[in-house]
Amino acid sequence: MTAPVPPAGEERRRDRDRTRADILDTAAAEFAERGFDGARVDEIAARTRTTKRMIYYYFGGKKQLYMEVLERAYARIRAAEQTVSVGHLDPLTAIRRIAEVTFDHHEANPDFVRLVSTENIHNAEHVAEMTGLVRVNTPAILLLDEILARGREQGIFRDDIDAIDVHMLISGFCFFRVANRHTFRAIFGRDLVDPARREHYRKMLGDLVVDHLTALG
Amino acid sequence: MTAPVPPAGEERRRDRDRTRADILDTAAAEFAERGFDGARVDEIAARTRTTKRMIYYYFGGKKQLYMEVLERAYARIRAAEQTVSVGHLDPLTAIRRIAEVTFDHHEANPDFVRLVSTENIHNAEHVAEMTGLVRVNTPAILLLDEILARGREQGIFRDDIDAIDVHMLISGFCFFRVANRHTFRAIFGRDLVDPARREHYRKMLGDLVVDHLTALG
DNA sequence: CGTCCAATGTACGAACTGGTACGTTAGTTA
DNA sequence: TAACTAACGTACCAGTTCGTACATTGGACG
Repeated sequence: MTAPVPPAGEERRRDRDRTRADILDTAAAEFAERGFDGARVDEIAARTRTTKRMIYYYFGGKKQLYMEVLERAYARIRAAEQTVSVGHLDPLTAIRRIAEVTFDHHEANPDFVRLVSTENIHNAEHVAEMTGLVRVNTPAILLLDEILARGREQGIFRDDIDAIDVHMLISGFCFFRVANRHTFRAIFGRDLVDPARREHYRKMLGDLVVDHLTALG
Repeated sequence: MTAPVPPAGEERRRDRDRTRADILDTAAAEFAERGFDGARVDEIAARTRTTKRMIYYYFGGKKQLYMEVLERAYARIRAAEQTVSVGHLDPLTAIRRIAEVTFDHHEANPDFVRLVSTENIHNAEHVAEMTGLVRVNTPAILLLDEILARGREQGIFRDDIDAIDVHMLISGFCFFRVANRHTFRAIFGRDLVDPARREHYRKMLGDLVVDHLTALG
């Protein structure tokens, strides 16, 4: 009746949750590193504490494993966003804050960016099946929408740009900087993710959004 | 001595250039569609007028074929940019024009965008080997640099943003809109490439760049 | 302390995939 | 027209890769 009590400090030899999490973590790294087609099930298994058999036992196959990895990655990024409260801030500061949070999250989670890139190469066919993602992502849009409405009421924001457009603008900037840093560096000789330039781009994004929203439509 | 004269209207049965071009075109589509690891040499060959043997005869292997495809894709996009002359335009109009050209090219060449996404998943390891790309791409930066300099002389442009930053901003917007349209649509229900919204985003990009450059640094 | 099942490990196979060995032909040139 | 070479086609191979059949074991529970 009582839950099996694993000795503190030691790990249970057979632990469903632990094995699943181990596989998911490893698979996330492998899929992010090599994309869906480049990733190897055997390689994921080898990097794991367990064996390939367990991948099929718990997830069913490569595709399902990939989908769970992707779903978890989205859930995490949106959960991080949820922790920010900007309701008490004035619209300008609030928008800036949201831009900064998005900026920081992309920088801190390049694997997420790579997974999304991979998913787009596959025309988002897996994301399309994940109905829950829409619900998980709408809060971000609703929040932006509320801030934009307040700004427009105060007469400081233009009205020909909606919340989804602002989200696209912010995400696009952050995403490109991380996703395309390799080709950009190879071609233009500039590392967009160089820590020395981090503040410059963080400020640039905030300015960009504010300058545009407050300009005359 | 004279060049072999193919009968007008008919094609030579054996034609080095034609076969190479056929393979390159087909491979570009396949690599763009499925990425490097997802693309299949057999599939490329099957879509071609010729056979797999010719791929190895002319290109040596899958990787070299991919590199030639990528190099040609870059060469084409930059060549298109070269045709635009903005030297006679005032800085504001010139910047807008460049943004529009970039916007149009990304929209017209989604395969290029997909190839670059794929290349970034591979950490630009192939692009890094293609030394010629730097030379091909620098004119775009030089042009921007000249426009920015004129704008600053006239006192209408801020001076804390350089040509590479502006290029990143413009490319990022255009690239994200095309590259991430699938996940974006699945999650936010908006097709960023919907023709009905084309003018909106084209104008938004121009405004964005101008608003930011002309704002007080 | 015996039973039973979730959890795990080993070994293997069928299909795929990049690449090649070998033979053939079109077209040029002496 | 005979020889020669670039261009091409067929058949095949060796290594890889996803997935599974089968055997085993830890531990919960009566």
